[in-house]
Amino acid sequence: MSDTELASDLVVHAARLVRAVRRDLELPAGTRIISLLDEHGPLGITQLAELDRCSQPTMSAAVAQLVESGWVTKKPNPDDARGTVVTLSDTGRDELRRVRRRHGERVAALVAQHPDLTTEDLATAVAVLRGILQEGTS
Amino acid sequence: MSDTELASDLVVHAARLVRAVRRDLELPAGTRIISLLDEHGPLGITQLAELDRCSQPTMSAAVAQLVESGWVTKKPNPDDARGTVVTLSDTGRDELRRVRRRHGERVAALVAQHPDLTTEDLATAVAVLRGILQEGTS
DNA sequence: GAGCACTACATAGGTTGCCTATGTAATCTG
DNA sequence: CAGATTACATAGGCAACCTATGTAGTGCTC
Repeated sequence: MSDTELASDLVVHAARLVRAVRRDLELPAGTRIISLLDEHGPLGITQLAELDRCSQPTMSAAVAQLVESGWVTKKPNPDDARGTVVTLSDTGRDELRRVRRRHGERVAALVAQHPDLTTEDLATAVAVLRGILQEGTS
Repeated sequence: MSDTELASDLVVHAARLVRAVRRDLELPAGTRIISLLDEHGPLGITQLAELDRCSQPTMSAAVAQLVESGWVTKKPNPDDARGTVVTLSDTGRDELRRVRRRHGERVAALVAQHPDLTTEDLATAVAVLRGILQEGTS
């Protein structure tokens, strides 16, 4: 199978996976954001939007929700009064742990059902997705 | 990294990829459906919903849209007057080809930017996603 | 062969997750 | 200091889902 065919299949299957997970486990948009904050530390709205590859207004709204949930805090940036610093709170970190465990257990169980899929394969899949998303502005 | 961590990352990154693709290339829900019809041949609404892991009403609406676009046809099932048979039309097959080429080229280009990602890695990623989704009712 | 449970699909109504367009305030730049 | 740029917020709208519920056809059971 060619690269283009594979790449196209990758997208369709990824879409299917996301909806399947969202369906019976919940996958709010906020999960992606707190995951970014966990990985990169405190960030501004625009930076978050770029990392998550969504529009700035979308990120504004998403962060507002997270603030309401108490998973992040939003403070004015001391070095630039226009900007904001979004920081992961302790409860946010807890939530991230919970979500990760839920998703992890579930998906890992499915992977385990397929003896031909190894941990290495899983790592490869993640690496591929991560690679594709990296600076993939092209 | 543990399996659960990897699995959780897989979900988050898949979500990010899907939105990124949807953003600058369009990834309508119909794409998944005509892709299923291409793979499995004519199917009923409920069967499609199960394969795509969405609810039946969602699939009803999606198929209605596809009918309007002319990419599929919907006929009553001769063996069961309650049922419907959804069939991929020629224009639908053309559309599928177009979409696949667009997505494929785009994502394949991104993959090509990362010399450490091989075609085999890509194939592995697809296999992982496909495996996870297979009968993943658990 | 009448009633009942079940199945396949449609409709209604609501939520979430995004987007573009646009406004506002703060910061840089000539 | 005027104008461009940057960081964010607001408004309005659309696509893709969902659950709950209705309806018609099927199959079983007695």
